[in-house]
Amino acid sequence: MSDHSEANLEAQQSAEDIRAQRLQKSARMQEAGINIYGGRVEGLSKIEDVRQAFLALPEGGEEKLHFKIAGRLMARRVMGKSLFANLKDQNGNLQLYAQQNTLGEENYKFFKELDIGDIISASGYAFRTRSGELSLHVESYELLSKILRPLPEKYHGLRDMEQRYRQRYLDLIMNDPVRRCFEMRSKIISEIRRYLEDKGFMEVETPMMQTLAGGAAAQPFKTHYNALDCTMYLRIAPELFLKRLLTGGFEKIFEIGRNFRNEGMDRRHNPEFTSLELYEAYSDCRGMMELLEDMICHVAEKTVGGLELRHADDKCISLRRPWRRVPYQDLIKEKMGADWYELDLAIQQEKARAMGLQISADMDSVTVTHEVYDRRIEGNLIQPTFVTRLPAFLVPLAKRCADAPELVDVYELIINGQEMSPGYSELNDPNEQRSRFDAQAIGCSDQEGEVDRIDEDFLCSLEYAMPPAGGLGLGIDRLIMLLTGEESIRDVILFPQMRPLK
RNA sequence: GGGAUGGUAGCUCAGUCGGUAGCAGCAUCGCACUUUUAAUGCGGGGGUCCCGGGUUCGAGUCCCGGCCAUCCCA
Repeated sequence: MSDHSEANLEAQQSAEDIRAQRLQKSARMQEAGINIYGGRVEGLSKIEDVRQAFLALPEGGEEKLHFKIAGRLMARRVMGKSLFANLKDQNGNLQLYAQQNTLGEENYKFFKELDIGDIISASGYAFRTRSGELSLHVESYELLSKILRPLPEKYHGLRDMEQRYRQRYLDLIMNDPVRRCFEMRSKIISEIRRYLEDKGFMEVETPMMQTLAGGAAAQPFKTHYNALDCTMYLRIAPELFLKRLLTGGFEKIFEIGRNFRNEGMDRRHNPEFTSLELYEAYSDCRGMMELLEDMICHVAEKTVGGLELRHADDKCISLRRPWRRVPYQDLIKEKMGADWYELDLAIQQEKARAMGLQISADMDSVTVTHEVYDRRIEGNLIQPTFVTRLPAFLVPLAKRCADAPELVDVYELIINGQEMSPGYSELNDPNEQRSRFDAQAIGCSDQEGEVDRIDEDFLCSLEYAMPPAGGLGLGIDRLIMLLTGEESIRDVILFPQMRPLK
């Protein structure tokens, strides 16, 4: 212990040196017969429960309440022959008080040598300090896992966004709101499951690896399956498989799972994201609106505890029902004038350009109109809005409106300017489905030219008769952003995609 | 894809006009201290200034290229 190299090491303090120093410390402890990586611990209380139990004591109660708690040591204040420390478990933080008189000289000295970040258990009795803080007077303790690296700073925590995403465990240790956000995420998804099961829906799982990436228009990730020596795609949507299940006779089904899109990432997109997709036989688009409205309100009540959401910049979003339902064309007319659909293409183009949109001369009326919707209308729909009766070219998998064949019987739910959920009266006519696929070339697309392949088995399944049905998709990550008030999808995904470091 | 901003000690951050990097805070090491709580007091140590070029007597700072990130736009 007094040899020169170690004395030298103790004088050095870079992160690597601290690590080397702690490795030596660990080795010393192990030589002394101390297990620094302990195992199962019996008789633990949650820190939250300790607080509850103590508060429930009658005023001036004599009896000492004994507890054993475990967690990470987050701070330590040594004052000679006694010390204070903070122990943190998943939901709580409790001050520890250790005294040489109580622990004995040997054990007290060892406690002083614990490092911030060590995981320990501590037994003792609860009491209040002079300044009124509930604390645990430690009578015995055990080191359960030794930290070798220094934790980030205790006051400012870990701020660097890149490091927070790349080393999320440090973010979770240091930043309590982050941990709460992900607890909230878990709760939201549980509530969705519970709600749907209570309504008689059955959860199913369909392939994430597909030979054709169908059901949406997006670039897929491509991989190779050795055993079959064939190209596979990670799914961009589960839709075509879920509809096969409708044909198979399941009437109310849903799937919550990951989809993968080989496209850019930004504040609102991660290449892998979670969605809910749901189908109900003998329902339609309106049935889906009813269900979705009710489900989101239910989940918000259960998790946020209300229907009024307050985001940054004092932006308020009210989920109070009923939500606005408005046909696409009405929104366009609201913005562009009642006569928009009677105008010549050239005039429409000119009006769109006047709004600062980039409109080329070869864009047709439907495209120009949609450009206006996409860039000048959708982003301004902050309160929940079902946009209905969309142009058919946007949605090849939905039934046409009975009174307007150029429109489809669908909705797109917009909240906070973001597409939150599409819902359809599902197309179940195999002949029309084939011609719509042919027109849209949506069967499958891939960057290397293998485009426009159509999922023949899906069309085949339709020929065995799929019941009329309503279907909806819901972006779970976006719903969680909405309910937690997070502005970036990366803050609601535990391990967002990052560019690998060289 | 385009633009803006940033990368300095384990963490959070200063760094002026180009002149040896800050007695910086936390953390760490040593000493003192039995009710503190961003404990306190005293002392010590800790740096590939993201990477690679260039200009210069001299670059954390200026220029060019690259990497990574954040935000905005398409």
